[in-house]
Amino acid sequence: MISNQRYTITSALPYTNGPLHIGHLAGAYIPADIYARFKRITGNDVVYICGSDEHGVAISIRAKAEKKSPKQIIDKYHTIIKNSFESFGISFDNYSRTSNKIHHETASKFFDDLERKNLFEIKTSKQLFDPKENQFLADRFVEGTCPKCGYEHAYGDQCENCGSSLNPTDLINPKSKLSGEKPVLKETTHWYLPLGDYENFIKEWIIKDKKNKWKVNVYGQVKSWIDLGLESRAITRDLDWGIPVPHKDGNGKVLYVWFDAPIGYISSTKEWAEKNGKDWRPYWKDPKTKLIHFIGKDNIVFHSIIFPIILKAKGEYILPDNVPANEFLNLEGEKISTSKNWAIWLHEYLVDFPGMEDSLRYVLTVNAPESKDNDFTWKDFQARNNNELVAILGNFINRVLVLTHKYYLGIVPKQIDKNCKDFKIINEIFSYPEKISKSLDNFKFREGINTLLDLARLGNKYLAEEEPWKLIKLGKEERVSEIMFISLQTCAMLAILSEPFLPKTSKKLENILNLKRIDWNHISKTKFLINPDQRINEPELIFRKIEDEEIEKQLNKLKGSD
RNA sequence: CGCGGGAUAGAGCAGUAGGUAGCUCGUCGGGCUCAUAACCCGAAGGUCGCAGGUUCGAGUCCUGCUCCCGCUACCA
Repeated sequence: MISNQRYTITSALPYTNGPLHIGHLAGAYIPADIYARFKRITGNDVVYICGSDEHGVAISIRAKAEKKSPKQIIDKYHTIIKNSFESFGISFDNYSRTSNKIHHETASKFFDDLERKNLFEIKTSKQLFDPKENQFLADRFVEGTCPKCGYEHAYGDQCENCGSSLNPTDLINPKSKLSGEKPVLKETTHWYLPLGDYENFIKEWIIKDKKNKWKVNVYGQVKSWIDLGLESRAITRDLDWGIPVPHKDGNGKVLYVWFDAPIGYISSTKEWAEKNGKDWRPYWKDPKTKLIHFIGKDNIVFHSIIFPIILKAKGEYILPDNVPANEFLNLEGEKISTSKNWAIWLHEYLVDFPGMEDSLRYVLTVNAPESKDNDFTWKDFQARNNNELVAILGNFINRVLVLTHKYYLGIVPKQIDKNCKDFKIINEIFSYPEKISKSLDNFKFREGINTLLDLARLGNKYLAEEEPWKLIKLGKEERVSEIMFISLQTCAMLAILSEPFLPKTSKKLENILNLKRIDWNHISKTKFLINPDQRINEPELIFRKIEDEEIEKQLNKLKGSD
C-alpha cells in the first residue's frame, strides 16, 4: 500500500442550474470519495476538492425564464447540492463556489498572466445576436426552417428531422428561442486559446506516457482529438453573467465557463488552505503530488487536453496523473434527462429513504459505469440491497453479534492459542486489506466492493461449516470461543474495510464493536483487531430490507412524471 | 459522415501473453436453524452482436457489417 504520498483529488464541479441525480453521484462523486477516503486511511496527505460551477449561459437563461436573478438561481441549487453531498458522506475537504471572490481573483489572474505572455489569439467574427434580449445567441438558441428538408423547427447547428449539419445563418426564417425575434448578425471579438500550439506537448505527455496507464475510453478519446488536429477555442463570451474579462477591451464579455470552471479546483484548494492554515502550493505545484480528476465521460477532453494546456501555458503547475472518467448511468433503460424529469433526484431519495444513504452508495458502486454505460433499475436496487447488503453483510454481522451476546454476554471471548487449526482462515481474513487496496489503486471500485462482500461471504461460510450453535450444546466451549473470536475479527475487518465505500455503516460498526479507526498499513495478522475482554454493544440492524411497495411507489413516481 | 468506448447465461459483470467459457444476483433442488424466512451446498441455463478470414485451435488476432452511448457543434 502506498503511503506518505500527497494527493490532490477533484470531482467535476456540478453546474448549479438544477439539483443532482444518481448519475452525478455514480459518475464523479462516489468513485472520487472512495478513492479519497482510501488514500487517507492508508496514510497519505489528501486534499479532496470540489465546488459549484455557477457561471455560463445556461444559468443566465434559466434565470430569465424564471424571472429571477442568476444569483438567486445559483444560491438555491448550491444549497441543495451541497446538502446532498453532505448527506451522502462525500468527504470534500472543501466545497467552494465559482462565484466566490477568491475564485474570481484566481481565474482573472490566470487569464491576465496568459494574456501578458501573449499566448492568446484575438479574433473577430460575425455571430447571431438577439436585439430584443440584447444577447448573442448560441447555435442551439436559434430555430428556423431547414433549407434542406423544410422542417420548421431545425436548430441553428443541426436539423433533427433530416440530420443535416447546419450553420445558424443557413436557416430560413431564423428566430431567437429567447424572444422569438429575428436575430441579426453582429461583429464580436473574442480571445482564443490556440490549442494547436500545444499538440506536441499533449502527444508527448499523453500519447506516449499514458498509453497503458489511463483507462482505454479516456486515452482513446484524447488520441482521437489529437489525430483530428487541435483547433483554437474561444475562451470568452458575450454575456452578462460570469467573470468579467480583465482587459481594457473586455467590456460586456466574460470568461467562458470552461476556462474558469477547472480553475475552480485551484481556488477551492486556496480557500481550504486559508481556512486551515495550510499552504496550497504543494498541492498544485510540487511535482511529487498526484493530481487525480474524477469526471464523467462528457468531460474527458476538457480535463485531459484543455485544462492541462491551460496549466502548461501558465507554467509551474503539475498535470493530472490520471483522469479516471466513468461512462454514463441510465435509468430504467432510458437516458437520464433533467428536462424530461427522468431522474432520481438525490434530495428526494434522502426524503424517501432516510438513513439509507449507504444503500444507494453500495448499488451505485457495485453497478458503476466503469467501462460502459450501465442501467439503474429500482428492482435491481431493491434486489442488491436486500440480497447483498442485508442478507450477506448485515446478516453476518448480526449473527456474530447475537451469538456473542448469547454465549458471552457481549464480552469478546479469550484469545485463540498458537495451535488453533484455523490459522489458515485468519491468514485469509487478513489478506483483504491488500486485495481491496490493489483494486482501488487501479480505480476498480466495483471489484473492490465485491471483494468486501466476499469477506462477509467467507464469514457466513465459516459459521455454516463450524456450526458453533451445535458445538455449544455438545459442551465444546473451548472450540466455540475460538470460532467466535475469529468471527469477531472478521466483523472488525469489515468495519475497517467498509470505510471508503460505506462510511456510515463503517461508523456504526465501529461504535457497536468499540473499535478505533486504524490506518490500513497498521493492520497485521500478528495483532488482532479486537481483543479478549473487550465489550461489544447491543446488536442493532445496520441495514433494512426494502419492501415491494416502496419500489412500486418509486416506479409510479417516475412514470407519472414522464 | 468521421473518431472513441461498448456488445459474453434471465440481469449485472470477469475473462491476463489465443487452447473446448467464469463470478455475483435471480431460478430450481437439498442442508442448517445462530441470524433481518436470512445463511451454506448442489444443479439447470451461453452457437461469447452478425458475417467472413488467419490458426491444429479464437470471446481472445485480422477484415467487413449491425446496434447502443459519447465526442466532433457557444447545449458548461
